[in-house]
This record gives sequence, C-alpha cells and structure tokens, in this order.
Amino acid sequence: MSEPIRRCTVADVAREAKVSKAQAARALGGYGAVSEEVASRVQTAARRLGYRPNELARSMSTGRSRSLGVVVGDIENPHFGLATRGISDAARQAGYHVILANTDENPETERNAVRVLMDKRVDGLIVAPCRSNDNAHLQEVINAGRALVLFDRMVAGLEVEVISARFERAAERATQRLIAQGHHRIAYLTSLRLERPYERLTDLGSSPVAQRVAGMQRALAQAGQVLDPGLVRANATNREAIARICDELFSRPSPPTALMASDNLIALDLLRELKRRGLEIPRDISLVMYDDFPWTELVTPALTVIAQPVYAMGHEAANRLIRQLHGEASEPIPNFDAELIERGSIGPVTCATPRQGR
Amino acid sequence: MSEPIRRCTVADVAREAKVSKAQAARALGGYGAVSEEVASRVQTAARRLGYRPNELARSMSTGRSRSLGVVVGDIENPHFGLATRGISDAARQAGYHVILANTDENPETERNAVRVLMDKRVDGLIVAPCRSNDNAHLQEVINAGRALVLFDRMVAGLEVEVISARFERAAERATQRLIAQGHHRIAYLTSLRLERPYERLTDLGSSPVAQRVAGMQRALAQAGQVLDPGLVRANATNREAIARICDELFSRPSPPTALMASDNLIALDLLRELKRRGLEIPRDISLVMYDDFPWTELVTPALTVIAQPVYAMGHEAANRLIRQLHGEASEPIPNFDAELIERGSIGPVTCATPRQGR
DNA sequence: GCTGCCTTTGAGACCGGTCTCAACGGTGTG
DNA sequence: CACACCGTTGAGACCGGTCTCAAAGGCAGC
Repeated sequence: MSEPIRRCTVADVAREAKVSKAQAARALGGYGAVSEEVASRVQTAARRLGYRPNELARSMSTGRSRSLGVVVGDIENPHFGLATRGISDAARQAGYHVILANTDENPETERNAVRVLMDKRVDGLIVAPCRSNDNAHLQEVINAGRALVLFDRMVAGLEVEVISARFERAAERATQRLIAQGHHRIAYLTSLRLERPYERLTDLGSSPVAQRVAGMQRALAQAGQVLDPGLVRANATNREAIARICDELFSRPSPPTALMASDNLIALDLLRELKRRGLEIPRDISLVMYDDFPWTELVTPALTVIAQPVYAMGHEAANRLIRQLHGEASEPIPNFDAELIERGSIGPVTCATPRQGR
Repeated sequence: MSEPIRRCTVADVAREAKVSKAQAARALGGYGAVSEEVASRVQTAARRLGYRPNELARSMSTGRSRSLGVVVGDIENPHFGLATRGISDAARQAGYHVILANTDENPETERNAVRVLMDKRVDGLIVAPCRSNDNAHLQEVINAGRALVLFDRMVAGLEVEVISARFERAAERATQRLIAQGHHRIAYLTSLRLERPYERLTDLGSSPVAQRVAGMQRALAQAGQVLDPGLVRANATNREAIARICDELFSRPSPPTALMASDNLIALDLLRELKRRGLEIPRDISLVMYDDFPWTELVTPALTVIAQPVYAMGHEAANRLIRQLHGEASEPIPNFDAELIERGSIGPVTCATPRQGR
C-alpha cells in the first residue's frame, strides 16, 4: 500500500547473486563474457526477486529507445486506423513500440508533436504530414540524424522515403469508366488545404492528389476533353465545407454529373449531402470514393472505389524505418498500386438538367 | 552527415552562459531560485544552442515519464479508434503522450504488452482487457503502484475504475421494440470468448455483455417470455465463426427472427452473411447493432443501433487516469448510458418459415 | 618457470537530467 | 558587531542501466 515501491535493480540482483553489478548486468543483458556458473546464479536471483529491467535507464545509456513515433492527422479516420495497425504489427514483431500522436490535421500541433517525440528520443518517426510545403520541423528530424519515413503524402524539398499508393492508373481507369457512361463533368473533392482555388496541376505540388488529378486529365484528354479546373475542389475538411462546395458545384450552369471523393470521410458526408438534396446514386449522379472499407459494399448502391493496400503500406513504412535504424540496405519501395473496384455507384448520364435526356 | 550528432545538454548551455550546471538546469526547468540576470543569460544561451531537454533523462530522475500506456484489442476497429482519439486528446491537453499497444485480442500478447509498458515506465495504463477472468498481469500493475483504468470490460477480482457504458436499459428498450413487432426468438452474437456454450447469466461474469443479456431477459420476462440460452452465442470473432453460428441458428427447428450484433465488426460480417443467404432486412429478419458509426445511416435499411458515447468515454478514461496520477480526488464516474437509436432495421415478424404469413 | 593469450571478473565512468546540501554574500535586527 | 535569515550559487550525488578498462585467473607453448 505504500506509494513509492522501489522496483528491484541490477544492483539488487547482483547483491542477491553475490556477484558484481557489472557481471549481473552482463548475465541479464546477454552480452560480454559470463561463466555458466555466474549466469545461472544471476538468472535464479533475478527470478526470485522478480527483476524487470528499467527500459528508460537502458535507453538512456544505449541512446536507443526501441520506440517509433507515429504522427497522423486523425486516428479516428479508419484509413489511419488501418495504417496504424499495420505499423504497430510490424513494430511489435521487431520489438519496437509505437508512440502515437494525433495532429488533428493542424500544422502547429504537428510541429509540436514531432518535437516532443524527438525529445522523447524515439528512434524513428513515421509522419503523415498535413501540409506538403511545411518541412522545417521534418528537416530538423533529419538533421538530428533520426530516421524518418513519410506516409501518404510527400513534402516538398525533403529527401526522405515516402510510402504512398500510386494513383494515376486507377484514377485514369475510373475516369475512363465514367466517360464511357457519358460523364465528362467530373468533380474531385479533397481535404487538401489550398489557399486559392485550384487552377493547374502544379498547384498540387507532388502530392498523391496531383497523381489523381493527372489521371483524370489523361483519361479526359484521351476522350478529347479537358478538365475544368473549377471542378477540382480543395478544403473539403468537414461537413459544412462539403455542403458549401456542393452548393457551389450544383449552382453552376453545367453542374457535374459525377463526383470523386478523395477519402472515406468526404464520401460519407457527400452521401448524406446528396441524400439531403434528393439526388440518387447512380441515377442522378455517379460517385467514386478513394479507399475501401467493409461498409462500402453494404450501402445501396455499393460504392465503386479506388482501393489502396493501407495495412500493407503501414506495415512497409514501419519495416523500412526499422531497417533504416538497423543500417540495413533498403530495397526499392514496392509499388502499392491503387486498384479500381467497380461496384454500383457509376451509372449512365441521364438527365443532368431537365429536358436533356437523349 | 556524421551519425551520432550530440544534441546539446544542460551542461553545454551552462558553459555557454557561464554558470553552473545546476543553475542552468534551474533556469531551464523553472524551479528553485534563480536571479533575473542568470535566468536571461541561460535562456539566451539555450536559444542560441537550440537546446531541447532529453525527456528520457528527465523521466529517469523524476520517475515520471508523462506517458500513458493504452492497450486495446484492435486499433483497426473503429470503436477503439474513436476511444483512442478521446484518450489521446485528453492526454495531449494534459501534456501526456500515448504509447499504443495492440493485443489482437490475444491474452498472451496483452500480458506482454502490459509488462513492456510497465518496463517503459508509463505513468499509467488504460487497458481494454480481452479476458475478464485473467487478472494477474493487471494485479501486478496495481501492486507496482501504477495507475490503471479499465476500458469497456471489467476484470473479476480487480479493484479498479472501469469506464464502460451502461447497457441494461438500452438493451431492454431494444428488446421491447422487437417484441412489439412480434419477435421473441432474438439471438445475441458476441465476440466474447466462452469455453462452453452459454447457459446462464453468471457465465458472463460481470462483463457489459452480462448487462446486455440481462436487459434482453428483463424485456422478455415482461412479455411473459424467457430467453432461450441457445440463442446467446459467444466466440463470434471472425467471418468464419459467424458463418458457422448462422448455420447453427438457422438450422434450428425455430430459428431466430431477430439478431443483435454485439459490435460493428460482427454486424458487418452478419450483413454480408445475411445477404449471401438471401435474407432481407427487415423483411425476413431484424437486426440491432451495438455502437453507432456514420455508415450505419447510409446502408439500406439504415441500422437501428445502440449507441455509446465512445469518444467521451475515452476522454474520461484518460482524464481519470491523469487525475489519479496527480493524486486528485476523483469524482464519481459519470453515467455513460447507451442509447437506442431507431432506424430501419427492425420490422414486423412475417413469415419466418414459408406458409406462415398472416 | 616464464611469457603470452584468452576468459572472467569488478570498479567505476557515463548518459543527461533532477535535486540535496553546504557555502556565500547581503540585509535586517538586537 | 554578532547573529539570524534570505536569496542565490556551485559541487556533486542520484536515477538504473551500459560499457570501458584494468586486473585476475587459467592454460598452452617454449
């Protein structure tokens, strides 16, 4: 019942086994030269006293903490939930632990989280950065000689490995399918923050979003069409923003006949918003969502999605980080190709505006 | 490009500011007595050198690491994703960090995780235990004088705070609604591990599942019915197990007309399984699911659910843990009452077997 | 018997903070 | 002027591991 409860230390074990602290440490840590005799005496003593090493002290002197920092925007988002699962499975297998930090997609919180994690001496960091142009805090990580792997998004001017799916082909495919059904006004909604309205591809930097839009453009170009920049909408970060974007899109003289949702949160809000407006999928409007989750097959209609191997990507991110830590040569990053899964949310264009059916 | 890169320490700052290490530490840590003069000189030196404290070293000497261990079955499960979000938000507000451990609902992994987290000297632990009768490792935590809060499930013989929703009323309500529609063979599927088939309420210990079944029993009793123990099915841990349970349930002479899914994973698998069997909700069978997520309103029909305030529960769990750490008196645990949200997945009993329609 | 080498051992430095303690200088008091 | 008392300061112990280093002991070879 007393508060402090001193846990037993190597010194205690050493005393019990009647050897020096150094020998006890060697026997327990399994390094250096220890005679059979001493080893077994120390083991017995340790077991009798219920010795457990203080990992903090160990990290102090070795300089390695066997823990990885994971910084994501929102662990509540199943995308990151799944990625985190992949990361923590890989970490556990390699004897590492995961310290999780949520940034709420806030750059300031992200900077802070990265800094505190560094202070806690994590061996390496996996970051899903919320801004692609904000690299000072990440550059610091590299300068401090700590391992870093980016997840999902890349950051300008940062020479570091990025684990991210390749979207261009799948985006092109999806767009082709839409075009085949008569769509050519296809809107794309992303939670990416952009200060000014989207105008050209370079506005998106080298983010995966750029790949997605590039894929759309290519498919449209093949059909002799061009992508209307006004249909690429950033800042779709919450219900209200999405409602506003819908307002703007549907009040255009030629509203879009198909929507692509850049993640599951946007898709969920979009589905609600479309329902509210009485628009039925795929009769009145078509929808494609990025990412795939169990529920997407169970809604009506089942959603056509662009799936990415999120768990495997998380697993790979952690494994690469750990291999970096061990100084092992890293193989080339495997291709995580996104994949179009066709279900029921793409339909033919009928009457987008009244009196236009063929 | 050189590897080790010694980050600067209090000693470096002290040298730069031409004061003793002790004074520098006091000025930086904001404790003890320091003159204005020295304080500002140290601050300047620290800024110039880019000093950042080594949290590991700090934890070593203070004995507090300002980190909380969180042990859950599966972070990929949105239930735990949301809870973790609540926990980590509360933790961050209080200046704590979260070390996450996934147990995969495996008791051995859980024991290990708890032990390692203790070795890492977390200040406190939040555990969603996977077994209710397996308390040795958790008792150790208490014996070691560390703070512990359980989440979702309680553990027999462990005197410790548990944050969990209260289900009895909502379960009773849901059952009443089912009864009102003519159901009285209502099956309950849970992922809880049980060695032998369920027979009586005491088999469930004091787990929340017991509350849920008790609620069902009470509602049935009010209608002059009894709960058939054969309809309470444990071990619904994955797709195959659930398919098997369905096989057994539907091959009974009087198969159930309604199902209650103990969590969203079970519900998801159940929906697929019912679809596969050509059973339509709510025409052929009714369904109630525990927990509520955005997609539940978007499937057809929208699911009637028993919602629990998971985020708030996570938040409260972390806050209570932290208050425990600070030695503050803890107020009584708020009532997290689960709530029945009626949507479209309960329908009247029609023809459970052919030729029985009214 | 002496040298050289290898294994085993213990003493103690070290990591980078916190914190105790004694000492120091200045002020107020009797 | 002696004394107590205060704020300020520096030296150094401490946390609990790891790891260096020198010494001790055993054994083979000459």
